[in-house]
Amino acid sequence: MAKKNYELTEGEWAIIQAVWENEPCAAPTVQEQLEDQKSWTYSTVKTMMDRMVTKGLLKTERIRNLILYRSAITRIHAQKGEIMRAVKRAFDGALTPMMQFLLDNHKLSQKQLSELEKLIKKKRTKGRAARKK
Amino acid sequence: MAKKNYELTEGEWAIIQAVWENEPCAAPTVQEQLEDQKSWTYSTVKTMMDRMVTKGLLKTERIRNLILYRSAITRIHAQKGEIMRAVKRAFDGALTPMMQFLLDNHKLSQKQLSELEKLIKKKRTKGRAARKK
DNA sequence: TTGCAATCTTTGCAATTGTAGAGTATTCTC
DNA sequence: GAGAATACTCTACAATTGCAAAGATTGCAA
Repeated sequence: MAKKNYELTEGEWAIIQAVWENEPCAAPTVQEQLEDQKSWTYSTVKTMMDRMVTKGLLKTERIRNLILYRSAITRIHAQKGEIMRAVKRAFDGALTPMMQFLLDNHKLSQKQLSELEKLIKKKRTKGRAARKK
Repeated sequence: MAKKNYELTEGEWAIIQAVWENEPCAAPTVQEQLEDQKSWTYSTVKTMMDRMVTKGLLKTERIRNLILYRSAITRIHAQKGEIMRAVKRAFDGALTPMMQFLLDNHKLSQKQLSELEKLIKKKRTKGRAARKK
């Protein structure tokens, strides 16, 4: 079970998010939900969804003459992929420099900063024995 | 001077990195430098570089019959673009959730954690009046 | 001046991505 | 059971990206 590194395109992100929100859902549903953001026709959405099935991003199940889609990867998975992509390309694969960059280049509010600090502290103390894969 | 959000492709990243390292440099130089990583022929590299000029990622200057390339955007710029891309797609544009995700989902060493903590602390105290650009 | 080496230019192709029209099948409704 | 509605299938097309061969230039060296 190779955990591939998925790199979704813009359009794929839009669609898979709609799918996550409606989980077992038909193509028209997705199209309707995206209608405001993107103004894609049904055809467009359906085509993309089918391509995503081929790529293993979605999977289907046919019920009579209706096709239900659900996601084949979790949001976490996809987010990880997106981040790995950035890290790999722009930071030579190294995570800490990327974090550092984030801290340096984006003005975070005091609140955000202290929130992060808290998180880190928790990680540090708790981290010790936790080796959950 | 609109600060566009550049989204480089895999190939473009490879090339612009080589350019950054050799700054005013000719296409053959870049090709040679990339030879190990990618095994692109000269043609390929040159084509890509020229396309990047069209897109405003590189710029050129002709000296007699030699064409010198240099980058048109800084590394910082490009990194920012790459990150924005990830944040926009996968985290709905919100930075802190992304950071949180990073902390949660990647096992950072104790050292890395404390390093980050230090950085944040510095940010917090120093941040106050600094509104540099 | 002839020829070779280095460089550039032109052209092209296949895969992916965004986009959709047009036609087909199934089902509901009167 | 005929038309309307719903959902699906098939086909296509332009732009971008990764890739490169073949031809045109230019400049140096013998």
